[in-house]
Amino acid sequence: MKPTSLVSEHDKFLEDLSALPDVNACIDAICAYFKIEFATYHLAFHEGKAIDTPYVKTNYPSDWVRQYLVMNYIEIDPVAQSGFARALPCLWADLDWSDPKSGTFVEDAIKHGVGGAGYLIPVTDRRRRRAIVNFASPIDPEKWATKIEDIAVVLGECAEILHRKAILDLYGKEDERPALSPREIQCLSWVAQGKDAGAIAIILGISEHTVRDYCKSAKHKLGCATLFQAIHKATMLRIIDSDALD
Amino acid sequence: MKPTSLVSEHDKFLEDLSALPDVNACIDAICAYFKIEFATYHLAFHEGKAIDTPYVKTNYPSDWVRQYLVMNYIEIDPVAQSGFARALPCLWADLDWSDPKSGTFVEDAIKHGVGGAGYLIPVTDRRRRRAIVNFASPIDPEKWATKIEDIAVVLGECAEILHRKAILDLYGKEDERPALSPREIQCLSWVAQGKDAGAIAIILGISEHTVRDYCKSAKHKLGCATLFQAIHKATMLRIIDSDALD
DNA sequence: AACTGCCCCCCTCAAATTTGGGGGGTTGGA
DNA sequence: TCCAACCCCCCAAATTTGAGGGGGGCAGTT
Repeated sequence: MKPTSLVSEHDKFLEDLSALPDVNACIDAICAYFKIEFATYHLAFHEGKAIDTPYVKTNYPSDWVRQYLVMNYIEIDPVAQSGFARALPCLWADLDWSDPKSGTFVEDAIKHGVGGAGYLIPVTDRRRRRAIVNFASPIDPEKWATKIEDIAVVLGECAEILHRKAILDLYGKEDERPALSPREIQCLSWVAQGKDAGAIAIILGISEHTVRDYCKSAKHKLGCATLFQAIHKATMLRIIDSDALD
Repeated sequence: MKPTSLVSEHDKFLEDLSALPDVNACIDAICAYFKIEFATYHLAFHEGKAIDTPYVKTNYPSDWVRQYLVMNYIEIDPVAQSGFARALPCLWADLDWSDPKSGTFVEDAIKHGVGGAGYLIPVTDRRRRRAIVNFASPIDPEKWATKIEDIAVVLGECAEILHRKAILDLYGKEDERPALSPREIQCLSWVAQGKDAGAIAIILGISEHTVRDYCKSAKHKLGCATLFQAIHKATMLRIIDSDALD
């Protein structure tokens, strides 16, 4: 397998894709090009708002989108649940569907005509934003697997492009979200868990001074007057959370 | 007008409503009883999750629900925007529809067959959770206004019941969300804005000691080891935010 | 090859602030 | 009556803050 050659085979397409105006257009283009039924882009959060609104772009049929929302299926959908937790793409078939709740979810999906095979691509950018991109078709999982194998790398590129388009759509040209270093995020996260500098130093195996220094620089990067404000802001921006601890 | 007599007129209905198993059943029952086309319950946030998921229960048609989600209409829908900001119920007609964005939103709503008159009821509970309940019908706004006038109080009760059902659905019997006092929330919010105790004392017109005491008790109520952790937790639970400042 | 920026890591010191523990009190609602 | 919210105070110990000072390494640019 030569990923690079596979990509270059579709270079022209990716270029065209990047030129499209919005996420919806990209979704349609990808589906048409690869002859895939459904594609969805789903950004985990939409920071700083008082009202939770997922940023979702999809070409799934209305009935299913409505049902998914109203039934709060995101809570039990293994694709979404593990998609936002894992780092590497995978076939839906390779996920864990053993939970009985997944069963009712799948039944309902089939009832809505959207059962079948799928491919999940998690996206994480340098600013700790998380999204998932899903491709799905109502075809035989075996055939789907071989089809995907050939284009997995290109689909990965497509996912990146979708994400960039979404961020552009949401925040415009300049993306002001501060990029903290991994250590800064770790220290801030531990502080938010109620640990003091001494404890964090032991946990991370570094000096207490260094822990303080990371908190300081994180505070400055976030443009905050106090560390309290930095914790608040970083929490709202979802830069720190319990799984950033280690 | 005698609100109490109006309520008692529908006492039996409200009792039956409380006995229903879930939010969806309540929505259907309310619509049937009052001959209203559409009803929606929308909880602003769904705390502590890494993925933003609105808690929405509605009997709106699928096409419209999908469109609303995919177009991110929540951002421009005056009903949702002012609903989560205001405290008192009002007719949709009395909202501010002057923004040109509202125009395209309304057009699209009409295209989806859901234009018409509506009544918005904001819900805020003691634990600072916010929700909106909306009732809508494709009838003449004048007629709608007189119809609502008669049942406004009962609809308010219905909204309360819907909210209780939703909270029960989400968190089960015991609702562990800590209830901070208004002063505690204020102090915590100001701390999260980067103010120190001295500045907050001046802002709120109380002693510096008192500010500290509020932070202390808030920290204890939230079950946190440090104030940093309290700020983090309160931010995640959406107990503190910029409009809790005054 | 030099430079710049960032990440990573460590340290000092004095001043300011927070913490945890106590002690008061009033008021209004269940 | 009790409880919670609201308000005020003290103190010693611990901690954080702000301002400096170091160091090495890696990646991209000029």
